[in-house]
Amino acid sequence: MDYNFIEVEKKWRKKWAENKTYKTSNTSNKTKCYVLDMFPYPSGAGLHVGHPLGYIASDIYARYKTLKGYNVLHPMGYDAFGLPAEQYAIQTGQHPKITTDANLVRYREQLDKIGFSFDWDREIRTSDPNYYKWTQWIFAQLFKSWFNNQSQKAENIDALILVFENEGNKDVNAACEETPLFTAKEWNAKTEKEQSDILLNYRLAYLSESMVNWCPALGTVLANDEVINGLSERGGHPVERKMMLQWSLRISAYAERLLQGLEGIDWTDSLKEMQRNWIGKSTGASVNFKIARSKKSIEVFTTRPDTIFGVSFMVIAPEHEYVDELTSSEQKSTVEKYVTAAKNKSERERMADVKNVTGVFTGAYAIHPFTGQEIPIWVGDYVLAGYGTGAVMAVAAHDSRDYAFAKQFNLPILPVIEGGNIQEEAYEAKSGKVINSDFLDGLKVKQAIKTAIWKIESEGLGKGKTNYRLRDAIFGRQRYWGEPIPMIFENGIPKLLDESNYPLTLPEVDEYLPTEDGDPPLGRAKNWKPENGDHYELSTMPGWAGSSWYYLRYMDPQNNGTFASREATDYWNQVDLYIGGTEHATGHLLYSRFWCKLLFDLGHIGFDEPFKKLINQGMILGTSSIAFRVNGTNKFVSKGLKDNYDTTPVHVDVNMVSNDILDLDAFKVWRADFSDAEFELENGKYICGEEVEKMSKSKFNVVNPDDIVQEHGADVLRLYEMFLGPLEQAKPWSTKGIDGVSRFIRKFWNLYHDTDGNFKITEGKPLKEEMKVLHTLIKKVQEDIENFSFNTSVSAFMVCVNELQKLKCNKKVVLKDLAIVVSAYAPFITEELWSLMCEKGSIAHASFPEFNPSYLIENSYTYPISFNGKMRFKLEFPLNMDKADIEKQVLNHEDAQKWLNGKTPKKVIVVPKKIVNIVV
RNA sequence: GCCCAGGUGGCGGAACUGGUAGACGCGCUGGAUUCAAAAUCCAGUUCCUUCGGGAGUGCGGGUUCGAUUCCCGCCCUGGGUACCA
Repeated sequence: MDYNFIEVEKKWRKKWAENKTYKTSNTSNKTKCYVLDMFPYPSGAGLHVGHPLGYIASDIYARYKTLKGYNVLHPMGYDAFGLPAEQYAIQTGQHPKITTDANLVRYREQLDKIGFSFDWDREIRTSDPNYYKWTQWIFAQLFKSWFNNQSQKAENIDALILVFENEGNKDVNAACEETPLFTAKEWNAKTEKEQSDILLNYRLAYLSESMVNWCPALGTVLANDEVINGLSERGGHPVERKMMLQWSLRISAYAERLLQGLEGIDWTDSLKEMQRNWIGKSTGASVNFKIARSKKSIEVFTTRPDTIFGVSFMVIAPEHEYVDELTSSEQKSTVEKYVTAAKNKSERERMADVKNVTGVFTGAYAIHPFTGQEIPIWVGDYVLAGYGTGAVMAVAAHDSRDYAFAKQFNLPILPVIEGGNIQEEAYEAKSGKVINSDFLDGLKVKQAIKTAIWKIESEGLGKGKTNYRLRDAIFGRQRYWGEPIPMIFENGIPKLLDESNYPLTLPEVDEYLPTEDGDPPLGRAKNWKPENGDHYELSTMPGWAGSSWYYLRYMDPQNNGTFASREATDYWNQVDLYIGGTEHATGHLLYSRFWCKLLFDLGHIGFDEPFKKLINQGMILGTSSIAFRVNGTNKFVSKGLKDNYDTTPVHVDVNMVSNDILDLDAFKVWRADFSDAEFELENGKYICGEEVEKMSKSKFNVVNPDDIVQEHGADVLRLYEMFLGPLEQAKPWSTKGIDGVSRFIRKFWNLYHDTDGNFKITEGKPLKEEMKVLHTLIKKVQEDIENFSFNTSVSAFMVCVNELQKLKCNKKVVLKDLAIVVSAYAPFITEELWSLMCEKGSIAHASFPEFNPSYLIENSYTYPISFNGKMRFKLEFPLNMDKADIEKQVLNHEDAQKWLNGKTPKKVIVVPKKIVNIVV
C-alpha cells in the first residue's frame, strides 16, 4: 500500500498538539539553544509559499538541535498591530482587532499544516494588552533615561536631575539637543514647565518640534526607514516634510555602540554593511567661520579640514536659522522666494531634482579663519538641514557637489591638493600633496587632516568631531491601531502614566479617522481621560515598537510581574539563530539592537546584542505563466508559434498550468472573456511562456502552501522548499521538480515495507556497506545543518535511499537511525515510521545517531589519472602505497602509454588520496 | 554614482582548505511492463565531432603540474543607498 500522507499527517498533527510534544521548559540542565524566526504580520492574503521558507529552515535547525541534546526554544507569534488592518477598518468600519484575529486564525491553520515544532504555549501577539503592557513599560524606561556620553550608557534621569540641582549642567556630557548652560541656582529657579522642557532635551524618549516625514494619505508621520524613495513603505503614498511636535527616541545616542556591536555578531557582511551605512559615521572637524560685520559665526562640519585653504564660498541650508539674519536687503526678496520654494518641495520632488543645482546669494560674507579673506555665503538646497550643522564650507576643487555649485554660479575653484584635473571635475581622492595652503603645504592628505585639526583646535576655531548620519527615530503615529503611548499631559507638561496603571489599553472609537480638529483617531475616544492631568497622548506607537523586544517575551510569556524574569533571560540569553528577510536591515534589526542595549544598560538583561547569528533567507520569486494572444483577436497561440503573429503576453493563473502546459478547460472558465477563446496548439498542447517576477496577486503567480500540502503532503513541501537551492539565495518558485521529492518520499517509505506494502524490517546484523551508506549520510547531514546548507542534505537523503534500495536493506539498526536523521526535515513520515517500529515517545525526542568514522575507512582509493590537468582514466591503488610506487605503476599502465605517446613525462605529481597528474 | 551579493547544462542546483566540473532532482530520448494509459523500473542525456578526439563554469588576461575556486581588468543580473560635506 502506498504511503497515505493525508491520514498520517492529520494523525500526528493532532497527537503532537494533544501531547504538547514541542513544549519547552525553562528549567533544564541541557545546553540551551534559541532559534527564532521573524514573526509575521498576519495580512489578509495569508501565507504564500515564500513565507515558510525561513520557518522550515529554522524548524529543521531546531529539531536537529533537540536531537543533538539541546534544550531548544523555538517560538512563534504575530506582529499584530499594523497599517493594513487599520486601512481596512477605515473603509469598512470593522474593528481592526476583528480582522487581525481572523487573519491570525488563518495563519495558524496554515502554519500548523506544515508541521513546525513551535511551542505554541509561548505564542505572543503584539496587540495583546498583556504584551503591550511591557512595550509601554519599556517606553517608560526610555522616558526615564538619558545617555551619558562619558560612560557611554543610559542612566536614570533622576540622577541627572540631582546633578542639575547641585551643579547645573556645565559638567554633564550627554547625548542631547543643544541646551544652554545653567547653574544649580538657575535650575532651581526654573518653573516646572521650563525644567520639563530642558529634561526632554536629555531623555531617550522625548517630545520635540522637528522636521518629520508626513504622509497625508496615511495621515501619519513615518520614520526614515519607513520612507523609500520619497514614498511610504506601506502603500507607496507620497511623503512630505513638515514641522510637528513629535515623540522621538534618541537612538542617535547609541550610534557608536550600534556600530561597534556589529563587530561581535555573526551576521552577513552585506547586512552589517547596510547598518554601517545607515549609521554613517564620519570623522572630521567642526569649524567656526565668523560672519563679516557681525558678532555671529557659522559652524560647519567637514571631513576634509586639510582642504580648508581651498574654501571659496559657504553654503547654508534653506532651513538654517541664520538665513533671515544674514540676508542683505538687496537680496531679501530673492532669498525669501528661494527658501519658500525649497521648503515646499516634497521629499520626492527634492530627490527628483538632485541634478538641478540651485541656490541664491545671501549678500553676506564669512571670514576665512586662516586667510582672513571674505567669502560669500550662499543658500542652497543641496545642503541638508538635518545633517551636521546645516552649513558647509565649500571646497569646489575637491568636492563634486561644491564643484557643481561653483560651476553653476561662477564661483572660484581653488585647488589645494595635487593631482586630478579641476578643469574637468573635482578631485576628491584622499591622496596627494597639499599645495597653496600655508602651514599645510607639502603634507600628504592624511597628515594634513591631523595637522589642520590640531591647528583649528589650538587657535580656538573649532574642534575635531565625529558625525553620524543616523537620525533619531520618530516614535508617534497619528493612527489608531497601535500601542497607546503611556503619557499624560498636565498644563502642557508631558508626564508618564504611573507604571501601576499599565497597560493603558486602546480605547474604542466611533471611526478610525482623525478628529475634525485634526487630532489623531484616539481624540475620538469618549471618557478616555486620566485621573490626574488633562488628557492622554493621542498618538500611538509605530509598528516596530512591539517587534523590538518580542524575542525576550518568548522566554517568559506569561509573566505578569515583569517583561521576562531575569532567570529566564539569563538562561535563554541571546538568540542563537535568527532567520528572516533582509528588508528589516535598517528598521527592526537596528531598533531591536537599540532596545537591547538600553535594557542591558539599565540592568534588566545580561547581554547587549539580541541576535548572535542571523541568516537572511532569500526571497522566493514567482514564476508567472504567460499565454500569447494574437492582437485584436481572442485567439491564443502556443509559445513556439508566437513569432508567426503579433501577440500580446497575458498573465495566466499558474494554478492552471502544469509543466508549462495550459489546462484549456480551466482557462476558458477562468475569465468570462476567455470562454470562447480559440487556440493554436503545438503537438496538441498549449505551451506557456515563463517569467520570473515577484509573487503577487496581480501576476497570478501566487502559490499557496496549503495546496502543496493537500497535493503532496507537508513533508514534501518542507523537503522541496529546502531542495530549491541555498537558503540565502533568491530563487523562483516552480513546482516542476516537486514530483522528484514526492518520489523520494515514496521510495523512503518503501524501504520500510515489503513489495506487498506490509511494514517489514528485520533485526539482522547490517552489512558493512549498509553502515557505510548510513554513516556517510549522518556525517553529511550533520555538516550541512551546522553550515545552514539545507539543500544539499536533501540530495544526500536521495542518494542514501537509492543506495539502500539497491542493497535491499531492511535492517532495523540502519533504518531506525535513518529515520532520525531524516526526521528534522520530514517530521510526519518519520514519526509514523518511528511508531511502526514500536519505538517509544516521539521521534522528535530521539538522539541523533553518533557518527562513527570507522565505517567510512577505505583501504584503497581510485585515483583520477590526468595528463596536463585533464582526467583521462582511473586506477585503484591501496592507500598505504607510497608515491613512487604509484608513479611507477601509473606510467607502466597501457592507457598511460597511449597518452604519453612515446614521450617522457616532464613531471609526475602524485597527491595521496587526491590525484595523479602527469605533465607531458 | 557608491556599497554589497551573485553569474556553472534545456531548468533548480552540486563540487570540503586549488585536485575527476555538472552530484541530486526536474525535463527530455529510448526501452521494459500494460489491451492502452497512469504509475513504476532500466539505460542515455554539457556542447561540437571526421568517433581519434576537441572545447567548456559571464568575458579578457595572469599565477600554478593543475583554477568554478586565488590575483588583475571588464561585462551583466539582483539587493541596498542616494546631495550625509
